[in-house]
Amino acid sequence: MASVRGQSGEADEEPQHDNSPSADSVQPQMTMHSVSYSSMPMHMYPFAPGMMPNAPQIRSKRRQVKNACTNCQKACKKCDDARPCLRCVKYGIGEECVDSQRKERKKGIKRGPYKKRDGKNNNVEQQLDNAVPHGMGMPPGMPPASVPPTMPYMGQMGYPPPYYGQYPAVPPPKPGEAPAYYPQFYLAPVPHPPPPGQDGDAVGYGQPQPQYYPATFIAPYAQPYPPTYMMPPHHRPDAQMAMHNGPYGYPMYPKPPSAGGSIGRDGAGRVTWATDEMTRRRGRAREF
DNA sequence: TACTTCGGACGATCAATTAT
DNA sequence: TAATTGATCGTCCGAAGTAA
Repeated sequence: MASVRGQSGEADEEPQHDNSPSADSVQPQMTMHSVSYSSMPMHMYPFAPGMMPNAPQIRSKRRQVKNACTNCQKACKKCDDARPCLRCVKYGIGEECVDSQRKERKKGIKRGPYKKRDGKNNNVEQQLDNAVPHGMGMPPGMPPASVPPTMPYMGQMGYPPPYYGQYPAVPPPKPGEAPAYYPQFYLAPVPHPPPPGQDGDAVGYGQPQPQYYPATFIAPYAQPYPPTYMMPPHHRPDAQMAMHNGPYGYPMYPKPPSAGGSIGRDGAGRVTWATDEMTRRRGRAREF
């Protein structure tokens, strides 16, 4: 397992996306420039399309579930927190959708000496200040510590700060402290439903998921149905039910046999279906 | 064209270490 | 004791390969 260290961020609780291109993914209808910002929900997009034509494309953080189900883990595909997860539901193996077991972390590993925290070139403020791209620095008097690591400074957009629902409002500065600098958002992505076909795994990272409507200035995409996993169990289609149109108006599962796989019945007479891949992989555990 | 496979980039976690 | 660092481990993106 390769391991290239990334910057650990705080554990934010909302999905994050970017618009990285993918052959498998469907791009949102609206071009979005997302940036990573530690205090910013990653599905927020602080700049409108074209507002920063010369700005480098900065990839937002990838949101991961805390614990993928065993099926998604084996397939190295995106999982979600629901059980059964969307992917398992889609493939009709919701009953097999269980959390994977995590290995216990090794203890007693000795480490070398840590970098000294001497306040010179080792303090966060200095590093952040250095990280501000040339020509996009903070205005004089703006405390560097309040600069989001990858958030270049731009002037206020001229709109009131929006309220994001599940996110707390920006806290007022305490006496004696410099106010934190928060970007002003004025535009939200309008999620676009993914197309039928593909397994939808590419949704995420580059794709806003339709259940999140964070912003205030653009009417959100109207969802004709709740996401499948939000339906009450007796309404939620699964492998035992005939498939109707999915939450976005197109069938989600099961895949047709031509996709590779088989439809059958289990011992209890329930309809089952699995791709060849699933059948193969059920016996193949990744080595951890 | 659709689907599968899998290498590796990236994120999350938490024990070890250092500062207060 | 709190804060910080950094290694480990898990997730899942996305390119390449394969099948229909």
